[in-house]
Amino acid sequence: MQYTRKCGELASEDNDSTQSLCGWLQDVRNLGGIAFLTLRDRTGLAQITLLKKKVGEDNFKDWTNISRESVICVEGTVKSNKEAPGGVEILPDSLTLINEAKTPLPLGVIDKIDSEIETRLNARYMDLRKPEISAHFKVRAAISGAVHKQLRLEGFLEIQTPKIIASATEGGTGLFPVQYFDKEAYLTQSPQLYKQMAMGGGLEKVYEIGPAFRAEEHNTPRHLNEFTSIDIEQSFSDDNEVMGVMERVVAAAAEAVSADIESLNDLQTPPIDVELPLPRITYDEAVDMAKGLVEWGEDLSMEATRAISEKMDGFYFITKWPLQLKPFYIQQDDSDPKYSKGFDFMYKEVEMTSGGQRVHDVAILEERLRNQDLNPEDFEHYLSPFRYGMPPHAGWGLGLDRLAMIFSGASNVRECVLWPRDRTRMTP
RNA sequence: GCUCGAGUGGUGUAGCCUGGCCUAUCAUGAAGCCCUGUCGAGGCUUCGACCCGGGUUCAAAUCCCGGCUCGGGCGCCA
Repeated sequence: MQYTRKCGELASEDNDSTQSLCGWLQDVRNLGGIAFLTLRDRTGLAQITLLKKKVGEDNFKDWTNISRESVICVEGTVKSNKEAPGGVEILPDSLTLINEAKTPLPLGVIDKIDSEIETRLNARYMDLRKPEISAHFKVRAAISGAVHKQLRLEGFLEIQTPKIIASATEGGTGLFPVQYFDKEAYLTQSPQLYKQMAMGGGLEKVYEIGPAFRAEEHNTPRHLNEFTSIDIEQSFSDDNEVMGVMERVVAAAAEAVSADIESLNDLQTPPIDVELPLPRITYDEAVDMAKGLVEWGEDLSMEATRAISEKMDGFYFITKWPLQLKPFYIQQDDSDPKYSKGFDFMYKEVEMTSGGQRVHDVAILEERLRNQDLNPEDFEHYLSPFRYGMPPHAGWGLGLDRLAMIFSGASNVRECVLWPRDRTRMTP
């Protein structure tokens, strides 16, 4: 390492010792005979104090003329001083310009003027230098880490499934075609079918955190065309049990985020308490809450979920959806064939995901496919594992990006994705 | 796919409805100078912009048409 201390770690205990620091030159305040430079790295800020008499005229001039956001390293004596921010500063013997920043900057890191998100995403490398921006990714990493930990604790096996798939006959629309040598292939929308095949393979409890692609031309603060999906599938299980997994995963994520007080402070957002069990309302109850905005049998519009969220604060499940609204692989409810064992997981008005117990009887699957005007023969790769001993199973998929958005208090999912892919953006 | 809105220096904006005093506002920034305790440092000087193309008009940042780019709402989202 080229440094002996991180900027945020410099402490009065280091008084009189020689230390070196590396980072970005955030600011220069030149008062004539004395100058104060602010050095920043991921851990925080440190003040470099230059005395003209001590460093000499030439060094003083050179070092105070380095452009903001250049990368520098300094070595010098640490001094406790109550007038310095944080009570310590470093008086350098040497200062090395490692990489000079061009001027003007594409956006200001510490300026009082906030840039628009478009400008910021175009210069994300600069945007990320602001602690209140990088905090989103610390929160996201805390969530991701907690999810891995919780699922492993519960005995889930991490898997990776293909992202290039051969056919668009899985039932969904909006797939991105890709050229696969001399054939047309697609980017996957979801690991759904592969998770189920893993159940056929006897892996029993699996999870994957990976990319998914949707070729939908939506333009909202919640949608991206490439997103990260947290998916689980569990054998010998039902919709209720996997809802239990979901709430424990979300609670673990909430706890991990709450522990990162520094990031929450940077984001100026409060921690979200998740108290288990999370409320569960049925689709019928949801329709009642929607104040006539939806008819029974219709999907819940944004308008409807907004009305529902007036009564349902925070996270909750909507269960017992009409079978007609759920895909062919979701199981029918035992007590009433009108309903399904599918559920949605919500945060206020935002749909986080859907999940449910799956059909494991191949005859029913074939019938359901035909009912939806799909040809079972086109699904043979998918159906085949169901003919040789498929356990009952249930699962869900949850958008990591949306979860990060909620926990970091962001109003736009793009804030929580380093280099988002939306309808118009493919670069950087 | 439907619909609404927006494009002004490096960044963020004012001005547009009600065309002319716009040689375009303010802030931030950049360049330079002064200053030994700054921490949003301060002071002085300077620099830099009306998305593109048509049209209306004596006159267009401003009104009209087209294009491009972007954003929002809805739809869609196994």
